[in-house]
Amino acid sequence: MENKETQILEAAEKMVREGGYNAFSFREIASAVGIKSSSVHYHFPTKADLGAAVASYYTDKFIDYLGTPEAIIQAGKDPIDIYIKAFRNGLTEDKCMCLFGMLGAEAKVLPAEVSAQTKVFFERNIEWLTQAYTLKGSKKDTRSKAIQTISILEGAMIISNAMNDIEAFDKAIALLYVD
Amino acid sequence: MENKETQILEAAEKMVREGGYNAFSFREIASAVGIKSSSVHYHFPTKADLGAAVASYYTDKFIDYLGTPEAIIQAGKDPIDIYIKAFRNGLTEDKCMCLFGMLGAEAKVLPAEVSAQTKVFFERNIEWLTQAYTLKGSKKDTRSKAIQTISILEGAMIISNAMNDIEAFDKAIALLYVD
DNA sequence: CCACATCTGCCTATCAGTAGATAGAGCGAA
DNA sequence: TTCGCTCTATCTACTGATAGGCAGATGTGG
Repeated sequence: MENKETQILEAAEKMVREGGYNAFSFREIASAVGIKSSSVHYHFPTKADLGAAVASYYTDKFIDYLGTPEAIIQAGKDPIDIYIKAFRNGLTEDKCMCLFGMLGAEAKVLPAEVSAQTKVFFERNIEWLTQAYTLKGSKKDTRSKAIQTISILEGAMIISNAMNDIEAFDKAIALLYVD
Repeated sequence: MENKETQILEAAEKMVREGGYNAFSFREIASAVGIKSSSVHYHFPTKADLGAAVASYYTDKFIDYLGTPEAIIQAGKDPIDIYIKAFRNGLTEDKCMCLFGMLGAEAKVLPAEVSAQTKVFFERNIEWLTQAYTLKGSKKDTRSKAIQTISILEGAMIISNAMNDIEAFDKAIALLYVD
């Protein structure tokens, strides 16, 4: 089994993706991983620490899962398509929001460390997508295209989550396949 | 001054739009409108009641503000443009999320009445947009276009809120002006 | 190899603060 | 007097956080 620290991060990630930063407690996480809340504090002294750790854990995991745009193109695949599928996977497999769809919406009331990590996630994703569009041969405004892509994916997730209807996600992202 | 019930709804709306359903309390609302928390319970017995009331209050207010697509067209304006500007206004004037961008994300942990109202909001908005696209002369798949429009607007709001950058919103929605 | 010390990770117990919710009294207007 | 609205006072449950103890692993000097 993974170590406790990772278990804590995974449990927290799930809870935040379901209900946001205010929808998890040290006690819930503790009972989810089979320890006491004081032990969770041992690994992550404050809630803000844990929140920021979950955020950076998720960011790294997501970017690692994607791989680099170059590598994807070299493998003969379309990085934008891979990116879209990564989002769709999160929705269908974990059956909940992207962590940063949640945290982005809550940004105004998050501890500074957590909202800072939220910015980092989007900045890194925009960079990734910008590079992908550039490598695909888009001539101009690749950064705007990147922002549009991530916006529509996050928005599609919200609609689909709210309506409890995955079809809505697919209808929403159809725009990304028009060139 | 408005009556207390409306003041409560307005205060709750603001707090939910800033931090979500779990980020407001009866005490906070009470002190915002200058009464005691037990008096808030008098108007809205449970938190779920209040949440659902805020949701339906906001939905009505938003749809009323828009007017009907027919009326807009008859006034020589573009209903999609009006719709986009209504969203943008919410972001720039109130400086926070669309209420249902928040609630949609949190849907999984909301009381049943509240998540039901969340569905209603999106259903009504999709209907409005579908009608708008139909009236504008789109031949097919107007419902998908409607879902795409609302998705990109909600997504753009999240990005812009997370990055604390209104320009990101405008870049994200540029896609809606391409035909 | 042994004795002592330190470190790691968890525990129990407890804190002050806040959550949503309720009972019952007061008070002004109709 | 009754109704509408607000109050005080209180309840139980839960929040994040801290203090201090304890068992087992690890490490170090003799």
